[in-house]
Amino acid sequence: MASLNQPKSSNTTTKATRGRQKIQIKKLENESSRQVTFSKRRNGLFRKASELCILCGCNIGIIVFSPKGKPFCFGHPDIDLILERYLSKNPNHDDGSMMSGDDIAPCLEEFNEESRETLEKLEEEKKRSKEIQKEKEERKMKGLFWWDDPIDNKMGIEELEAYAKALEELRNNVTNRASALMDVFAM
Amino acid sequence: MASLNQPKSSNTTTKATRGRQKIQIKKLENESSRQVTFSKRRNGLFRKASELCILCGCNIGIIVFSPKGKPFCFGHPDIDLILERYLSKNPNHDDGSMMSGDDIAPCLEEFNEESRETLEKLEEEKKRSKEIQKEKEERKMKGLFWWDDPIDNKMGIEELEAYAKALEELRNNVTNRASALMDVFAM
DNA sequence: AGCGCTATTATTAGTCG
DNA sequence: GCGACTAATAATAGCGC
Repeated sequence: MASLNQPKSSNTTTKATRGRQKIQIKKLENESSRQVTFSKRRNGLFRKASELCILCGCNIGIIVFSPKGKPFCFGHPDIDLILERYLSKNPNHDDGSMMSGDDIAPCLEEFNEESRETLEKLEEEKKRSKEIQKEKEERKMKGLFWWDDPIDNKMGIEELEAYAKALEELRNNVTNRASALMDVFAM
Repeated sequence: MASLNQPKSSNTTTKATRGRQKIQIKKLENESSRQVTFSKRRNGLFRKASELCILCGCNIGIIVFSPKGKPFCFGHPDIDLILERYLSKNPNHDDGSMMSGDDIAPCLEEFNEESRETLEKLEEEKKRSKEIQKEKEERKMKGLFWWDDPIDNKMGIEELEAYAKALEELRNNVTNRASALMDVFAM
């Protein structure tokens, strides 16, 4: 079996495109199919999480924000318990110092130990972002960008430059935030 | 498919026991296989989450506590951003103070420590746009997020709005725009 | 929105090195 | 205990309802 299984395509009246097509992990542009996929895969994700909880006796909390910003949660045994447990291990969340860049690193390091593939994918994304950033800088030197004028002329260049110059010292930390900003604007 | 599944175990050739066997979702009692399954499926879960993020442009945060209590997290764009966003929508956690208008760029706090002069300039800039900032606070009450503010404070509200509006026109290319924004910061 | 279907791909349990 | 491999099951894209 499994040799040449023509799916009913000898009868060309019916659609031959049933069944799963090879996927490519790129953003789905079609609005409705993106919505359908979001719903299906979100259920699949929660099912997987539930299975993992039962199989291995672990605790999992998941928060999903849909493209429109609607939140969906999964929690075993309870999402808020998971969050409290996590936040209690990361005390920086309580006060103003909650978001120092160093917060992320330990989390990612642990993650790195056990999940190298996924981490590498993240790194690839960061690198790609950096590359594009360099391109942009080079092209920016030539004054090619339409947004140069609105920003530079209307707002105080000096303040921005001073700020940005110091910011560059921490660019490695900020790079993480770049993708975050990206998503903020993408929402 | 599910109707007649003879397990094919009548195949007497080698490697009859390879490959996946039908699973049933109950706790794995064997310690080592539970550990292996935990690692494999956790990676699978994070991969699925990553795919969902890319395909549908959503934001996902996952916290997993292993049976031994070790935490693993996944976040796109960032686990802490997801958590703040979630917690800000669920005021049970009395984090309201963290979104006060005086809280500038908490994600860059360590930067601020190193660059106080620049920070003072930021303060000046912030005072200049007090009125608009109040508007922003109102919007924040409606569910916008604290990480909107650092951008606003740094760049000036009106300019940013014009900028964001233009950004929206090119929504299809969010990645490029995000790096461009970072260029502005980093130049 | 959601469910059923099915061809196809993706994930993974068990095993080996 | 880890990768790699493989066979088997599970998930799902695209359709119709």
